[in-house]
Amino acid sequence: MGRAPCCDKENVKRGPWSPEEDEKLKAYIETFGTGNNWIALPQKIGLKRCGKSCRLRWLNYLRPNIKHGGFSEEEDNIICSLYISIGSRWSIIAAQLPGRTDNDIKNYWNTKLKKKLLGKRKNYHINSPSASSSQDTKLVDAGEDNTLSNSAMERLQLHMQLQNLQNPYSLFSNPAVWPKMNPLQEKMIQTLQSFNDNSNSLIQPTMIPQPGQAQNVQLFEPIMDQIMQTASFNIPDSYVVPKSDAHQSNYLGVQSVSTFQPELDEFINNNNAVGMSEFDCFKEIDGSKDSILWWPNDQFDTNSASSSSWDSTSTPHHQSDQLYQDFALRYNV
DNA sequence: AAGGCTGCCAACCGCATGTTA
DNA sequence: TTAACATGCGGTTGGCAGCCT
Repeated sequence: MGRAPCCDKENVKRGPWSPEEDEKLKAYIETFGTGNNWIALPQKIGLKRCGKSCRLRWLNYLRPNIKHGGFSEEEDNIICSLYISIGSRWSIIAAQLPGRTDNDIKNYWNTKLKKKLLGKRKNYHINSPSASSSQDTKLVDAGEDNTLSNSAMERLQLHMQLQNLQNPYSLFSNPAVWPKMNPLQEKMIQTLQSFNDNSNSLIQPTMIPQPGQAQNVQLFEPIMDQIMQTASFNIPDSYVVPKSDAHQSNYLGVQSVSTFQPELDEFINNNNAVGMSEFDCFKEIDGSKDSILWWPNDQFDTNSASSSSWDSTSTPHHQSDQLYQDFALRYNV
């Protein structure tokens, strides 16, 4: 049995909004607010619209200070960098761009920015676990079955693009990929590589970052993405803890993190982390890497500007905590 | 001129999560 | 504790406009 529909679709108008409907909705919300009940709102105003539709219309079009189109280079950089960093979390990306909606950014990304950045490059396909060579990539035609998700592939490609990568066949051995790799990154990669060579490695208890360090995890995610994407093709399945198990237990599916815990602690506690090539593009935004690279909780408040912000009652740290949880699940922490 | 193709974007859909009774 | 309901989110769709053949 499926979920009950949020409204009676038979008696609800769909499709484009008329100026009259816009005016009604806008006037009511500006005067009375939403009353924290979108479902009841259209009935109050006399609109034959679904509550969700009203909410969307308000958030994406009617609310004050919305910008449409005309994305600047700076905004392009932010979107691109955040997409590489956190993927298609449009609401979080929108939170960093005042006046922009997640829907707008999503559309912009899908229709223009992605093409602009990726061009007509072919997709690169990282070998399956059965492949003999551990870190090779090979060219495949678009549409062929990919082990990585499209999003992950896009992010990987974008990373390469941003690094002006000339040789796609070597991710970690080619210094062009990690021109300013810091010691921790090197050690993480070495650890994973050595793990790949030694299937008898023990699974060890892991380091669990504290919730207050959630934003640091965001810094850490891109490199972990790179590493895990590569490592996951080589690590035997038995060493990778299923998400559900990882959620309940306190260990990593791989032994990597604990072995460099001291360095990791230092790394995540150091706001001036250097060599995160993933974020180099931030430097171009306003010349200050740290201003974007490092988001204090109050600056990374997703309630500040995005579609979820305008009357949300959720806690400020909710999203960063969620990011932490996502990270923990993703990497089997 | 007309039909097809493509890009764009507003809006919808369904799922996940949060809230409340 | 749990079920029902509300909200938020990301993926997808459909219609329109402009371009191409």
